[in-house]
Amino acid sequence: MWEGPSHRIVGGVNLTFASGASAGTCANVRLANFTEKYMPARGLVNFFSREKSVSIRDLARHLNISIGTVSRALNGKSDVNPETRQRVLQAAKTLGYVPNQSGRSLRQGTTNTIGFMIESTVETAEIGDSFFFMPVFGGVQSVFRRHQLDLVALLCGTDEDPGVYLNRVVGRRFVDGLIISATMREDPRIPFLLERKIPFVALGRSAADGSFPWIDLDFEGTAITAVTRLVGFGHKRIAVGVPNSDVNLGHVFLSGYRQGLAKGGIEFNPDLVLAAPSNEEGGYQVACAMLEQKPMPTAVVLVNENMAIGLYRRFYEMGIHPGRDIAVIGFRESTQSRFLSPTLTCFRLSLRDLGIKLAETLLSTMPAFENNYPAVKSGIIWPMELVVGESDRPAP
Amino acid sequence: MWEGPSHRIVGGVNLTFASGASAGTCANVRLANFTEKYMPARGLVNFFSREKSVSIRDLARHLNISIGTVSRALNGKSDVNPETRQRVLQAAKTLGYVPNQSGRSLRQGTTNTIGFMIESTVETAEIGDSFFFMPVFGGVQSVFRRHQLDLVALLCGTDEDPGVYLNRVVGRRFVDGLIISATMREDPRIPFLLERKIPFVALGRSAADGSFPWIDLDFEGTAITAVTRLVGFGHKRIAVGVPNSDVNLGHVFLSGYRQGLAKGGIEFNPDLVLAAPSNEEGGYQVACAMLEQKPMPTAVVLVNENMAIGLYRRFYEMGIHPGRDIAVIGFRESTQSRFLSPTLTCFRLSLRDLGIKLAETLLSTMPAFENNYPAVKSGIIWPMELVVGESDRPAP
DNA sequence: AACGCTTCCGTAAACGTTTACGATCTAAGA
DNA sequence: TCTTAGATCGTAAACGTTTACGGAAGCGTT
Repeated sequence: MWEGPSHRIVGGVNLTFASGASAGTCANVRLANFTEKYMPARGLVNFFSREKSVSIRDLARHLNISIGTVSRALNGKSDVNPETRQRVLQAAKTLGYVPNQSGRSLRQGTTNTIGFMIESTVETAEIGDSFFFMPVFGGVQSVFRRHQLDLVALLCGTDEDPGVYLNRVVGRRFVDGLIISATMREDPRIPFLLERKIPFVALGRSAADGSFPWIDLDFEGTAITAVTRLVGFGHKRIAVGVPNSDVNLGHVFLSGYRQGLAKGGIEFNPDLVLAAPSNEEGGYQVACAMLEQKPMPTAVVLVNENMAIGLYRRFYEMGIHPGRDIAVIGFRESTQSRFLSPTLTCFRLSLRDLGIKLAETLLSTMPAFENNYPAVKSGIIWPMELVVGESDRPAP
Repeated sequence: MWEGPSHRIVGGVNLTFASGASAGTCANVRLANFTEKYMPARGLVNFFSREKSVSIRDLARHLNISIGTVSRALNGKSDVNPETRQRVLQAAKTLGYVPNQSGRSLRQGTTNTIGFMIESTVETAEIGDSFFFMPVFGGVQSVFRRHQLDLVALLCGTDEDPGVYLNRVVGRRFVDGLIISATMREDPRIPFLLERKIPFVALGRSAADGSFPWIDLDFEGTAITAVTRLVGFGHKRIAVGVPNSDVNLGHVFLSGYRQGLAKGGIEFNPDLVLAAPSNEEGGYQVACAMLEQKPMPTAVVLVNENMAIGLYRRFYEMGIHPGRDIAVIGFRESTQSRFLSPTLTCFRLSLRDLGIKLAETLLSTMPAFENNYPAVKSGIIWPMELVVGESDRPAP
């Protein structure tokens, strides 16, 4: 249960700092000269030139054994004398050997790298929030590291077509598997990846949710819970703020909203469905739309916690206080939602555990790890827990 | 100049959605069965198996020419008949050829990939905010794409040592160059990368700011401007919220703060330097510390806009209104700072341009691109522009 | 006719690794 | 002593690409 922000006091701390720094302005780009120590005459050009690194062949020469044996020793194969294996490992450490991934990939057709595609479009900015992604990423990484798999985040720029981007990533054999996010209702990435037989798991389902592995937050269940709670408070006119893109979670959230209304015996009113970008700007727009309705809705559920900031703002401008004059339930608990005034009633989940489950699901679809992880036969809906804040209240 | 949030109205939109979806609870993980269509009997295991792709050799066989010619044709070398080149390109397109990066990397010792290391520690969460990183990333990517370079984000999990992580990344020849961020005052990554001759550029300088290429936001200039503005308003007791980690921007910011005070003829008081995590929680702690001071400071400058949310919260709890009872200047303009109440007085910069400059600086240090970009001989301090909000005010 | 130059293309080596196959040696069993 | 099995290791091919080198053909000049 929610316990309010921590009250730990931090005393003044006198940090050391560089004294005598030059006074600055912020009008122009100011330049601080490099020391000449590391700099050739013409700048940094040609400064960085990779030197040849120690290869498996160097180890072999150094130990007077064949490169095959060295490779087997390093890879833990059985047919190598324990004593030689020790010598190889020792030499590898002292000579600073680190395997060349290109050579390895070329030979065995695998890259030991997993890609986590993160969308950065405006519409899905709520997913692009790193306060969401960082813990998820950490959970994913903790699993992959146990299997010597590297994880990279692939961010498709807004000025590049996501399809072209995905095509290049998988075409170049850049990754062995993919985690994709911000799944659209009709998502061309799904059939694309299925056809190419690229192992993947989606964070979010699409309309075709039976044909591929996915994990989705429980947007439906939370919407039902939120609406039911508001109905229990006596609210009759409950608005809902959903993304104005085709991202599937919007549809799922809306479905839960309708189910919640039906459960409470309240008729669905399309005018109360407000679609907007799922960020602060969108929340502001949702509030504007609510203010135009007559009579104004007495409550609103938001698909995204960032929207709450913009919504709060618009209502404050009009002298309307959320939590006093109107009830607001947001979606996800975050540092933001905890420190807003009023604090946001929303839903809690373990992002790190979500990441771990994503990784395990992906591994269970990859042939090389089939025996380590049980096959997942169904999409997973990730549960969330209600966190009561100050922003929702009984109807007047 | 700041013009207030947009007032565009969004009408109600009736989204289509899947009817007849099963009612849900959020108590347990609920499962939706996959269709059997794509599923083998034992789940997804062995479902994904990569088929052999078309190689340069297949193209050669198909056209009855040598693989050398095919390679030259594809790479735009001069010694190939324009007519043959056309045939090769046509065949590549129809057969769906896409070059194997491992083979290419192995041969030419370069990966055509740049890594953008993003720290995800708690202390540097402000930098981990994707509303900061996404536009920067987009700018970087737009430059690299022109040179056929791929960009990946490397996020070191909190449970892995950053040094070990960096060592593996560069050791495996995973990237040709690196962008690192959240530079520490004494940052071991700098000498490490310098010694290995890995091309890199740092977002943020370290104490040794003369020996490597970097771009840093103008934390010094903005702190001076902020303090000078507050002094001009008649404030005498001005607190400052800085990160409680060794990230260098904290030292730079504090230096600017002191310069601003000196410029205004106000004596520096160590008790007014409040170190805290640079997020909402930290802002809350800063407010707590301010409340304990007698007399309480009448103004505060924050190194980070997320802190403002927590600081606002604590003051609201005490019935103190920022912008009315106390003056607040935050650091960076963002969607958050624009929609807070009161809106935050802060500083604006073009994140996308920053990304472009980062990319160009990195390229200028890489031998392969020396002729495309002029050598950068100095660290760059990125200018920012004051955005006046509602949160700062004259002293009482 | 001899020569040089240009254009175009084929040959083959090389990048660093893994792995199938076979060779060698030792020890045990007949 | 001969055979067999196991342990250990070397050999060499293969992954897909780039590129130095040289050859062949065509053309113009002496």
